[in-house]
Amino acid sequence: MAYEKKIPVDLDCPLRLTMSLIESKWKSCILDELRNGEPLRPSEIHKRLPEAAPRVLDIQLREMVEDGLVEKTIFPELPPRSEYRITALGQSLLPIIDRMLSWGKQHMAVFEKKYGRKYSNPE
Amino acid sequence: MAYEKKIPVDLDCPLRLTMSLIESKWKSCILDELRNGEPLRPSEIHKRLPEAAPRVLDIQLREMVEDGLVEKTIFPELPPRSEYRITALGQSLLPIIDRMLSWGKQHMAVFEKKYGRKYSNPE
DNA sequence: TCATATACCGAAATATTTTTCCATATATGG
DNA sequence: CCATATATGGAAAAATATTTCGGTATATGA
Repeated sequence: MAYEKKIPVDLDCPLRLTMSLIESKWKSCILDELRNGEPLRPSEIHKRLPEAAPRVLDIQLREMVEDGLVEKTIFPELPPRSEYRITALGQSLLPIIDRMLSWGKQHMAVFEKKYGRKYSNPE
Repeated sequence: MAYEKKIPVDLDCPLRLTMSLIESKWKSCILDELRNGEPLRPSEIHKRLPEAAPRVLDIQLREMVEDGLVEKTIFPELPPRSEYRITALGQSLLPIIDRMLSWGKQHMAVFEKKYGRKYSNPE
């Protein structure tokens, strides 16, 4: 996030502005999960990103709502229900996400060789 | 960086792999400064990114060398001299940087209105 | 009755990143 | 002789981010 910090983000630097919106641990992944426009419940997002602690998703989703990347609908039901849906602003970031995704796929092998596999296929 | 941490980066997620290489505070800016292929001395990089503490540039440049995004030449002179130059791998990230740059320019006004100017043109 | 699922949030513990300060060695210019 | 510039890095402080744990409230189904 770009504010309420002791050391504020330099909003005049376009690069750092953009980075500040997506650099937190799971924000880019969340955008990717919401990419098709279908709204998802928090529990569903957690299912799709099982390594993310639910508390972090909660925090990062709230920040993304504040930044206008995602919008939230709360249904006044019990047990509680809510949904997050990507906004037009959020979608405008998808080309960036796409390029990062394809760069990552293309170069993954090199970095796995370099630094070792971390999670999947432990043998 | 993607290693030597208690909580390792998931190198199997292409998005998080790519992010891990550029998400530190000044890495994307450094790549942008080195984009044209001309080597720069650390002191020159610091002149172009005056808000970055030299110590951070030092650390982040070392990590970028480790990741193969940048290469370093040390000249055995006194006073010491060294140069950093972007590699082909580093250049392959420039399309991502470019998109972040243009996204940032395009949307800057909204975020300045939203969160207030932070550094330049204080009035 | 009891475990489960639901969304969310406070609080504290950890982990990570960035900042600040100091130190190295030596050439140059005042 | 002394300040300055140079590249780098140790160490500690400060800032920020993430993780973990527990608690709210209520419906559902075993």
